[in-house]
Amino acid sequence: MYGDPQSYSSAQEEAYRFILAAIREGRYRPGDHLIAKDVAAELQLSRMPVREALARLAVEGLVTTRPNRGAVVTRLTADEISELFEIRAVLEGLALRLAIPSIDAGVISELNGFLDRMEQSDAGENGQWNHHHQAFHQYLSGLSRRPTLIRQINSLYATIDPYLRIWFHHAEKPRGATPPQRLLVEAIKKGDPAEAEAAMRAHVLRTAPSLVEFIKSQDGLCAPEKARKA
Amino acid sequence: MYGDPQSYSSAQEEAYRFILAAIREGRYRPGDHLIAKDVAAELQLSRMPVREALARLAVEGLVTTRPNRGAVVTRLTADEISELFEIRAVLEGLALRLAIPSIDAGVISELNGFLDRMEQSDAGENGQWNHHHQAFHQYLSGLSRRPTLIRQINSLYATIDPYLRIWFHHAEKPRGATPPQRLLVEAIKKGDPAEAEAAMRAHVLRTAPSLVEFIKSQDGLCAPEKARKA
DNA sequence: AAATTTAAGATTGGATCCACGTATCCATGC
DNA sequence: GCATGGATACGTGGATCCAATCTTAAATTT
Repeated sequence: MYGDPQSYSSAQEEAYRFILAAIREGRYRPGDHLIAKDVAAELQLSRMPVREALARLAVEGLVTTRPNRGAVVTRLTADEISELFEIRAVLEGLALRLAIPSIDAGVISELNGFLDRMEQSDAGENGQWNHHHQAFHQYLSGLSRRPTLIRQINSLYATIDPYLRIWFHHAEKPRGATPPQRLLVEAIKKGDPAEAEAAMRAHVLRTAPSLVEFIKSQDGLCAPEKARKA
Repeated sequence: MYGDPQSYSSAQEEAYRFILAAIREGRYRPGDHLIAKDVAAELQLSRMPVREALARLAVEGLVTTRPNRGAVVTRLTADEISELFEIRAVLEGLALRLAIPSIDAGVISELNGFLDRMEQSDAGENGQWNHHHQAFHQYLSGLSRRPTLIRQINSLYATIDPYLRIWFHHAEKPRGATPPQRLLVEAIKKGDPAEAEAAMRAHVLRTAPSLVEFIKSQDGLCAPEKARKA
C-alpha cells in the first residue's frame, strides 16, 4: 500500500517511508520514543537522514517533537481524533463534490468492486477490511484531480490509521457494515454534487463517535504510559 | 504578525521563520532558487539548520525541492491557487461553523473592529488592508478552538500570501470592499451554524476568480523565468 | 526513609568534512 | 553557425565529530 521498497531516491526517503510504514502498521506505537540513533542503526545509515525524516513527519503531525527531547509517535487525545474526523469530513466532502462530474458507469462498477472486496474480507483478517475501505475512499478522493487536496486527505489517514488498526484489532465485529457505503454509492450515482458532498460528510462523521468511545475506554492510549523503546 | 524575533528556541526555528517571513513578504519570490549556503551565511549559522528549515517548508508546500537540485520558492499555477481557495473555503467554513456557539456581543464588536481598521487602512498602504483582513479571518478561525484546523488554515494563508501581496501591490483599487465582510458578520450574528458556514464558503470563493485572472495575466509568475539569486 | 543535590550516561542539535550529482562553460566536430 | 561532448565549478545529500542539554541514577543530606 505504502512503502514501495524498490525506488528509494534518497536515504531520507528510505527513512521517511520506513518510519511512516512502521507507525501506520503499529510497529511503532503512539507514545513510543523514536531515537534517531536506533532507527539509523536499524536502517544501516547515519542519523542525519533519519533526523530529517522525523522533522517531515513532525510537520505532518505523525510524530511530536520537543526541543532537545527528541521525537515521540504522536498520541492523539479523543478530542484530537474528533477534530481530525471533522476535517476529514469536509475535505472528503469537497473531494467528492469535485469528483461528481467525472462519475460514470465505469467508476460506479469500480466502487462496487471495492465494496465487494470489503464484504469478502469481512470474515477474515480485520486489517484487510480496513485496507479495502481506505482504498475505496482514496479512489474517490483521487477522482477530484486535486493534488493538494488528495495529499492532505492522505495525510489525515496516515495520522488516524494507527488508531483505526488498534480499534479493528480489538473489536470483534467492528463492522460487517458495508450498507452505509452502499448508500453513499447510491447518493453518488444520482450525480448531485451538493447531495453527494453532504452524504460523504455524514458518512465520515458516522464512524467517529464509536472510535472516540473506544479510545476513551482504552486510555492507555492517552495516558502517561511512556517511553517504550521503539 | 509572524517572525517573533525574540524567542528563537533553536537555530532551525530562526532559519524557518526567517525564510517563511521572507517568502510571505516577497523578499524571496516565487521561482527563486534558495541556496542553503547563502541563507546560512546571511543568518550567520551553518547550512544544516537551514536545510531542515527548507525541508519543513517543503512539506508545507511553500518551497519545492527536487532531489539533488535544491529548493525553489513554490510557483503556483492558476489551477493550484484555485485549489487552495477551494480547500480554504471548506476549512474556514468548518471553522466558522464550529465557532458559532462561542459568538457573543463581544466577539461581534471585535469583528467590527477589524472591519473598521480595514476601512481606515483603505486609503493608505495596500499591505495594511491585507494584514487586517487576514487578522479578521485568523481571529474567526481561532474561535473554533481546533488547533489542527487552525494550523492548516494558517498554512494555506502562508502559501497564498505571496500572490495576494503581488496582487494588492499591482492592483490600484483592489477593494475598498468591506461590504462583503459586513454581510458575513451579519450572517454570523444570526447564529445559524449551517448558514454561517455557507456564507464563509461563498465569501472565500468570491475573491478567488479575480486573483486567478490576475495571476494568469502576469504569467511571469507561472512561466519559466528562472533562477534569480535569492 | 524521603527528598534534594550531584554526577555520569545518553541523546539531541549544530558544525565541519567528503562524495556524488548537476549545471555551466568552453572546445571540438559536423 | 550550431549542436555535441567533456572538463570544471558549484551545490546538495550524507557521514562524522563536537558541544550543549536532558535523563538517569546514585549519593548525600535533612
